[in-house]
Amino acid sequence: MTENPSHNRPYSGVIARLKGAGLRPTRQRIALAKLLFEGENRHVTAEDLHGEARAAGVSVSLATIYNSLHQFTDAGLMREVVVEAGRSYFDTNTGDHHHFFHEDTGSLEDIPGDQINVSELPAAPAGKSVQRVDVIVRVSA
Amino acid sequence: MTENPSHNRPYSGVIARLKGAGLRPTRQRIALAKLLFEGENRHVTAEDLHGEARAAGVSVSLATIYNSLHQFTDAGLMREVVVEAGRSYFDTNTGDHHHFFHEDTGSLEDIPGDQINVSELPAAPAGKSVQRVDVIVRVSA
DNA sequence: TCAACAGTTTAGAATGATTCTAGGGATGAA
DNA sequence: TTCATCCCTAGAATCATTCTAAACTGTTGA
Repeated sequence: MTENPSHNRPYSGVIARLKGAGLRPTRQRIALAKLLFEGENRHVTAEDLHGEARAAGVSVSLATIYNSLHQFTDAGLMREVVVEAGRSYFDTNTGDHHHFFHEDTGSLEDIPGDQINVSELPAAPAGKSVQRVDVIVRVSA
Repeated sequence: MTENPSHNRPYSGVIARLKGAGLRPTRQRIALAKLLFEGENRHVTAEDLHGEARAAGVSVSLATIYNSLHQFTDAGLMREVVVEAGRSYFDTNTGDHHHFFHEDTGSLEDIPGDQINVSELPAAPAGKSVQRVDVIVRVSA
């Protein structure tokens, strides 16, 4: 079996990842994690992911999509990006980077961290610490 | 009458401002513009402003609050700041600046434009132009 | 001054995303 | 296998926001 390509042992990496995050590897979480973490980094909404799961033949309720997305985010496996009131994107790229937001299509595009430099940041207000700095470059035609 | 302080001729500046923006100076818009533009710069939600209007004895429907906020924003009198899914803030400061977002209280604080420097910004994707660059510094205790 | 049109406001319904609820199901330790 | 615990689910509920249709107001021109 050692010659099997990855699609023949589809669960290994994802299960380890879930366990490492302290999340029980349930059928639903495994399926969603596969969709999210195997392959390229992506930006998805809850509805997007719900549709993909259905398309992949996996039956998952929307409530579970929301739960999982938040659990993955809390566990540091993804992060939430807010660019438009009323809709949240979840980003599988947790590394140092920022975003272009295409106002006409509503889509996000990564900007690698080394392509943006934020300097002269003022100190956090007393007693507070900086959790994250988000840079959103809004573009349109 | 030339000695009257501004609270005795409360409408002059605000009416000119509305007319200049191509907006008919109606009773509601005048009242909201007074709350928003007289005094310090502020960050308000639609609900905030609705509450303030009521407290000031002005009867304005929530729909009109939303309409006005969007009209003021479209006219360049304010701008919208999105930091949390599900809630929009409107900012009366249209100048060059960014924001601290206090994750524990849900409030915004201005960072003057000269206290942040964003450099090495990549070019906008082909055919697109940059509308705005937002920097949000998320802080918490 | 006043009619009359266009722009505004409004209450309430509708929408859309997200969260909650309660009950049945799956998981993992022993 | 057992059982306590954690999960999942359908559907209801919630929240911010937008829409609708009808009533109202500001402005303009006679």
